[in-house]
Amino acid sequence: MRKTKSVDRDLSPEKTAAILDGAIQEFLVKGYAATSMDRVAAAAGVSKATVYSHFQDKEALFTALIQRLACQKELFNSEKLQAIQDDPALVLRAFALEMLDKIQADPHLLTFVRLIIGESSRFPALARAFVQNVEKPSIELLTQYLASRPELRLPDPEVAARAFIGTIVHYVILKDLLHSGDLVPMERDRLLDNLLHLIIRPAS
Amino acid sequence: MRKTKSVDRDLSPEKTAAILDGAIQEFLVKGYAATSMDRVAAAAGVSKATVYSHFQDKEALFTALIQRLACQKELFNSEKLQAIQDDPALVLRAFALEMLDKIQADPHLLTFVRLIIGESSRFPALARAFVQNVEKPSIELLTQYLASRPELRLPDPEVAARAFIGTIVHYVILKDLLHSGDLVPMERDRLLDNLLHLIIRPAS
DNA sequence: GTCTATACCGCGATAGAC
DNA sequence: GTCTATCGCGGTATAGAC
Repeated sequence: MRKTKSVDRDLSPEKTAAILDGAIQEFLVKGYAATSMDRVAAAAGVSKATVYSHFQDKEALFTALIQRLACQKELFNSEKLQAIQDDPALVLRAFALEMLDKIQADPHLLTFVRLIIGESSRFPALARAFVQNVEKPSIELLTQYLASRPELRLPDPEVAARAFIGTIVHYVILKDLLHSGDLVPMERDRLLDNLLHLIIRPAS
Repeated sequence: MRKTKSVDRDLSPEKTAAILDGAIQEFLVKGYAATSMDRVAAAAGVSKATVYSHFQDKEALFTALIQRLACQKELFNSEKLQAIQDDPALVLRAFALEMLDKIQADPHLLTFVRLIIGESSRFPALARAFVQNVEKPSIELLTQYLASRPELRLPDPEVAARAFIGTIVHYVILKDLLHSGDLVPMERDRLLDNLLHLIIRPAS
């Protein structure tokens, strides 16, 4: 009776990890509907029956996988913001560059976002987990920083934070997610420089 | 020899329209992989063989459908911006409200964007068509307007336009697309008011 | 606990009647 | 030009050996 309702108890944890690792590849590349449990099993190096002994069905496997990824993907570590507290321009630039670099460095990240958005109708709980673990901390972190700098004279730090993040996210969506950077060209540094000028304005 | 390579010539155009209409429902709701040609045929009220006589295969039907939708969905008509040229604050607010209203009014629009993003890996050409027909005109229209108002003293009108649009798009993505408005709450009017203050700043 | 083998269904695409 | 009927394949999920 010590068992929880989780299916994973009393099953080899290494197989569970192998299945999840295999499932990452398949689901991220193919999407939910186009991913077959046969290919997941093959990618994990186990039989299909083993997959079904660790996870109730395809939907449960997908949900467990996305929940795990949503917890792993954190766009920002608050340490960097604490490090250079002096110049807001440097902090904001570092904030944006870290975001852009994380996307460049982790090729899974874009695919993950694509999957979250694409399946957000059929799996709204996963979309919410993504916002809770990735978007919300980013917004709150930047909001708190901006609010801690009264010399910026921002009437609403949270709106400023959303504008800053929203601008960069929209830029990434057009350029990388939708593969259309050439259709609406914009240099990264030009965007960052002038975006900073919108937030950090000269004292009036 | 007057035939083009298009499959549609010499086939009843009304059936073609019926098939496309049926396909809209199925593809938008289920996504590409989970949509079956049987259901498309049923929704269109024709047989599956008829579908295949009008479109080469599933991929061709999907591509034709998305291309058509991408041309229909225009977020903005430039007339409204011309109408109230006086006060930039009114123009920008009208711009944002029209965008938000269009999303509220057309329930297909969000689903369409979800599909475009979700399939942007497997159908990059469709993602590019979406940017070309929907995003690009919006950015260019707002950029031109902002550039035509030198009294705003914007160092880079295009970056300002992207910040404005990006902020709103990001807001809609969190609230409506990802169903997470309650996780990161923000009143619409509060966002708009303070976003305007970032663009239209008091003369320094 | 993990495997092989299989049941059962629905998929995309086509052949042939009319 | 559109239909009905069907083919062949690959899907999810499970039963039973070990």
